[in-house]
Amino acid sequence: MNDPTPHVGRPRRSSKRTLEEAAAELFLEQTYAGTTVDQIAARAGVSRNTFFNYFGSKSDLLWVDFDETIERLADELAAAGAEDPVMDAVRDALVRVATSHPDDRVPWALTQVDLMGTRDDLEASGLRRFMKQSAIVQAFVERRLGGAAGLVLPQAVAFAVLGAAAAAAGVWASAGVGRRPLATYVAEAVGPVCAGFAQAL
Amino acid sequence: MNDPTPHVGRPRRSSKRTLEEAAAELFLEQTYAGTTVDQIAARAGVSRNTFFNYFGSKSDLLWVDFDETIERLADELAAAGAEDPVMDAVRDALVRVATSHPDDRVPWALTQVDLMGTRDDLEASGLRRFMKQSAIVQAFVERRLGGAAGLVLPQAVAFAVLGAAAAAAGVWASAGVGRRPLATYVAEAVGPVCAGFAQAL
DNA sequence: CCGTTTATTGGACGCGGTCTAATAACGACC
DNA sequence: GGTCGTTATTAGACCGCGTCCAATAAACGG
Repeated sequence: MNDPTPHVGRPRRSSKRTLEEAAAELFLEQTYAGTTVDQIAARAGVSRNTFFNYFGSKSDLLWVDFDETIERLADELAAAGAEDPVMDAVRDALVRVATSHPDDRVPWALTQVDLMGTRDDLEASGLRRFMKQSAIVQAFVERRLGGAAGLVLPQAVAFAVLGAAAAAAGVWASAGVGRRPLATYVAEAVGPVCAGFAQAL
Repeated sequence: MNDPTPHVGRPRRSSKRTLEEAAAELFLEQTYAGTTVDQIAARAGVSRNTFFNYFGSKSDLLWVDFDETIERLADELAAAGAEDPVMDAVRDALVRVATSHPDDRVPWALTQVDLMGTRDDLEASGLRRFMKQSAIVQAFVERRLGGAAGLVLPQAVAFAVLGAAAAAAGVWASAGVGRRPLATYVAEAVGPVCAGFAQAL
């Protein structure tokens, strides 16, 4: 898909990982809200503008581990067998996505919630991701149900199911080292929602 | 609770309503993202700082009509009869809250979503409200369930139920003039979620 | 050595939001 | 009327995020 070496043009001096690590150190020292983009860039030995070449916004740093995982949802839904009931397909896709997430990668977004200051940016960036995935689930349900747009249920399914999944992720993240795998939390939370909608459809 | 006339100190020169109306005009002319706080304050004949005396942030303007409604959720939950099943109480409380919302008051947050520019601020402010109400629902469910029974479900109930309600509100808002009452959308969306969790509890 | 391509950089700008100190408009009290 | 306490408004400065643009640096192939 993308070559590791561009072969042309000036080589990159920095990398996403470098900036992530610099940010991680500063977040531990000063919390997320307490560190500026300038500080992150400075510690990474790079200009402030270069930071924005690698990350679209400061809050993207909160989701570095999670973004790759949630991007898989569309693929898992697309891979669902057409013979499965809709809600089963949605639930299984979410559980598979959760299974694919490495157990030791807990995004800052879910750990620094309780620490001071994070809330504003966190909630901004969080809902953006929520809405993006929600559109995918909604489209999937609408296609499977063959219904016209503007109906309540597909949108409700998307919001409710992802809400339950988000709750699961939050509990998983705050459960500490002794936590069970993320997928078990997700299954527990998403299962009842899907069962309820399966009855209603 | 609060006297209409403070009786003491300098009288207010402006009011929330004045600023709301100034903002509404500008939003129609320039969209939400295209208007600055300075412009709103200027049109209301008031200083920029005064705007922040009435609204905590620019994005609060997106929810002027909705904030009063969703603040009622805690009261409705508190008024729930102790003999009702938990999920019934949650669902009925949400439907009652939706019923209390005036039919002609559609918040900017739900109408200007599709218009250009709004998304960032909108999503930021939206999740803040979502989280606030979610904490209320979660506490209610935890109290009813007697606490320490696996932390996942109460949080999942809160997120899923409010997600469904948010979906209902979004569909209601975009349904145009011929829409049914908000409460019917909410009941349709929230019902299956509550039924599913009622089975699981 | 010369173009091309890409990464990096500095500088400026706009905007939202916070803070502080000063001032203005009221009622109450003497 | 004058003074005090209270509250609203205001100007001013400040910070940080995010965007934009023009300039430069580092690689490549010719």
